[in-house]
Amino acid sequence: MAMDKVYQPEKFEKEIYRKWEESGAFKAEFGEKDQKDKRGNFTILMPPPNANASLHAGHAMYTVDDVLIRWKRMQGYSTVWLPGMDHAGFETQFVYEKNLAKQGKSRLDFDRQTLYQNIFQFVKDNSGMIYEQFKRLGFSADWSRSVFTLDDHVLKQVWETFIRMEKERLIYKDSYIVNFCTRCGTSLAELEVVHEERVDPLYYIKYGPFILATVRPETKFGDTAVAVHPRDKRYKKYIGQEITVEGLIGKFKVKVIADETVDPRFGTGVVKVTPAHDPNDFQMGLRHGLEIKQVIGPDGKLNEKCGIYQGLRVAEARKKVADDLQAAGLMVKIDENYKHSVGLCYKCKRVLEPTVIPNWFIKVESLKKPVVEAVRENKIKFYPTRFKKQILTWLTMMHDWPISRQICWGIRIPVWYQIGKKQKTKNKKQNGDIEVKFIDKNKKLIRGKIGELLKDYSLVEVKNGLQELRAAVGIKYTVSVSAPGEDYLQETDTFDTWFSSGQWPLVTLKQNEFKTRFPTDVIGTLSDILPFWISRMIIFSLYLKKEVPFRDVYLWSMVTDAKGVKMSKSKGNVINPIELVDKYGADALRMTLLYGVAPGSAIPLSEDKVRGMRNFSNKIWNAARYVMSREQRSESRDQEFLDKLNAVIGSVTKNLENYRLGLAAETVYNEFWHWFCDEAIEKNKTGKLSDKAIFHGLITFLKLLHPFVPFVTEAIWEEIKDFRKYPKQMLIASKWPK
RNA sequence: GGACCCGUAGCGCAGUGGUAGCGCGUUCGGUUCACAUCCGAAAGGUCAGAGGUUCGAUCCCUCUCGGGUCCACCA
Repeated sequence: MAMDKVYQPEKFEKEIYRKWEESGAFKAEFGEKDQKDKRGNFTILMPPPNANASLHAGHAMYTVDDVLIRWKRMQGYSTVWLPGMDHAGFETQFVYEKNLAKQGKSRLDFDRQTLYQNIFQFVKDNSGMIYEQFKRLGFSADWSRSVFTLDDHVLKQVWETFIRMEKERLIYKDSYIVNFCTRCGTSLAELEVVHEERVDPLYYIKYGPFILATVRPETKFGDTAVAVHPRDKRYKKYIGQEITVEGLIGKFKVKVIADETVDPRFGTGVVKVTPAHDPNDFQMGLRHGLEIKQVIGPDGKLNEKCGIYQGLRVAEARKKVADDLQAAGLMVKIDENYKHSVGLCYKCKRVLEPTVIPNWFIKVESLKKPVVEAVRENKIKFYPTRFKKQILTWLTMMHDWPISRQICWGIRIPVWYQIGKKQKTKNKKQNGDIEVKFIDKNKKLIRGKIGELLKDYSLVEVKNGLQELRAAVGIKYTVSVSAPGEDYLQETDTFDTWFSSGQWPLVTLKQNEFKTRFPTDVIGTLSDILPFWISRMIIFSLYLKKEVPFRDVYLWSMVTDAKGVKMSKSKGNVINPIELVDKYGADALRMTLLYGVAPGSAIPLSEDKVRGMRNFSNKIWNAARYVMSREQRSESRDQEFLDKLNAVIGSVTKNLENYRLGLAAETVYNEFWHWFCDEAIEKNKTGKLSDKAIFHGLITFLKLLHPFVPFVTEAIWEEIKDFRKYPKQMLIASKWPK
């Protein structure tokens, strides 16, 4: 077949990909059968994309994994790259709810079971595309082994882990102040909170004998103390006393406590303490045994304890309370320019309401110890190395991990509460006090304490329509995968999605592969999920397998636009990688993301660069056309040429070994174009270099180039097969030059 | 407040203890002979600034300035 003058990727890519897949080259067994050249195993886990996502520029960086797996495959390793998808609990539910909102609906329009089914369907409808897109980029993963984080065996693993941890007393339930998003209806982990600087009024209000400064007058109804610094002379005489405060809904009494954390220089040096709605106050409450008086509900509205303010949203309530304080002469002054930072939901960007709710926690102290050791001793290496320090810092600061989420899309926590029977505990908390929301047979949402509800409804009816269950700390529970008996209700909280994806290395390998492929070799991912994901995978792996999950971690920061600005829909600078593939070919895009990029850095993606790299594909194509037009008769040795070629092989290999993919790509690019084409081929034209030499050079370069630009090199390889009847195998299966 | 990163050609970025590189762009010249998605040539940089280590620093160290990221705290 005559080669076109210009390389046209779209003519080759799909067919080549099909042949690769058909050849079985993506499977682990492919390398195993070649015993003679067996160098061992090489395994990469693909970070599972969110099941709801379609491909974005960040995913295109999986090219890094593909380069490594192709290179190792050519080196004779039994390689496998294991793909999967993450149900991505909160993320996915958020995306789904946004879709609902477009139709003028919300999650509250559906019962739990229907909502779950709908999201499942939504995920199913949206998840097919991304693998097809990965294939467009040439990714050589073993798709037949894809794992979804809601697969049965994953659920089993996740439940077993929880049960084991519970048995070993690593799990506890606690009423804890969490960052609660009233919009999304769930608590968020510390890591998921975004802090933002805001300017808000700081109100100076009369408070019994004091004047104190607060930005949150509306939480006044939940105050259970007033605090001053223990050595503050101004207020010393009040410490320990009870004061009477003239409030908007009547007088109330609170105790004056002394606490070191109060800054005497802030405001007036007096702080109102609201343990139920402020993290610091909560801590103070623990220290001083204060009552936790919740005045804002999970719906973000003030509750029945707030008198005439009941039912108002926080922002409205603040305004009204401030106005009323003013009217009542209780407002001393307002500082309108007070700057402070507030915690926002990382998804919906609304202000979070610190709320005390029962949550499940993992004690991390003992779990993180071996992780710190393993990282310190370089049992896991980070590329670039600075992330070692970063993860160690994070681990030191890491505190107990809240693993429960109040959303339906996820893996339900395997905890059960026995209902009906009176518990034989001395504890005041009875199972009858469990608060439930359920839909009765008339489709009406009923809420209340289960003990009360059972007077009017059967347990079966509650069980069938159960929406939400909130069991206070201290209520007896049983941990079990399935219902321990007829009269049990299951916890409605689901696991934080990182609880399941943290066990990714343990659910992707087959049982017999743990002997031969564990720890896996390398994992490549975005550096911003280092604490969320990488650290948790190490924790789970060391806990359950006494072994690190991978040896090397390769990180990049993000794919940006040409100007180095993070891509986002709102900025309108999002580039769809598939469009670039359509236009310039997969090789061009891959090379763009690799060439001259240092590990850990941001990766600017500009169409100009892609175009330049498209030209490179064409250059390779045309060099091959030239080489195949020669007679191939001469026999000179051309030692100098061979020496230089060996130097290139050595340099590319060395750079790959050190995860310097950017340099490897740059080297092979420059040497091919500016040495092999510009010098060697030109010499051949004038008869100073043999045809045999440049043919050998072409073959070698095609191999060196293949991991980076697999399509064009494979396309040329096919032409060479016709030309010489020389290589029998496809390029993907040929041997890396030495 | 703490940590980390970056500052190299017009723009975007590599890189190295010993005459400074790539992509895109610019200027000039070149098309029957692999490729105009090309070739040849050229212009363009006191490698942010100051100090130190060194025979020698763009590279290592300290400080300053400028840009960014992450974490913590904020009644």
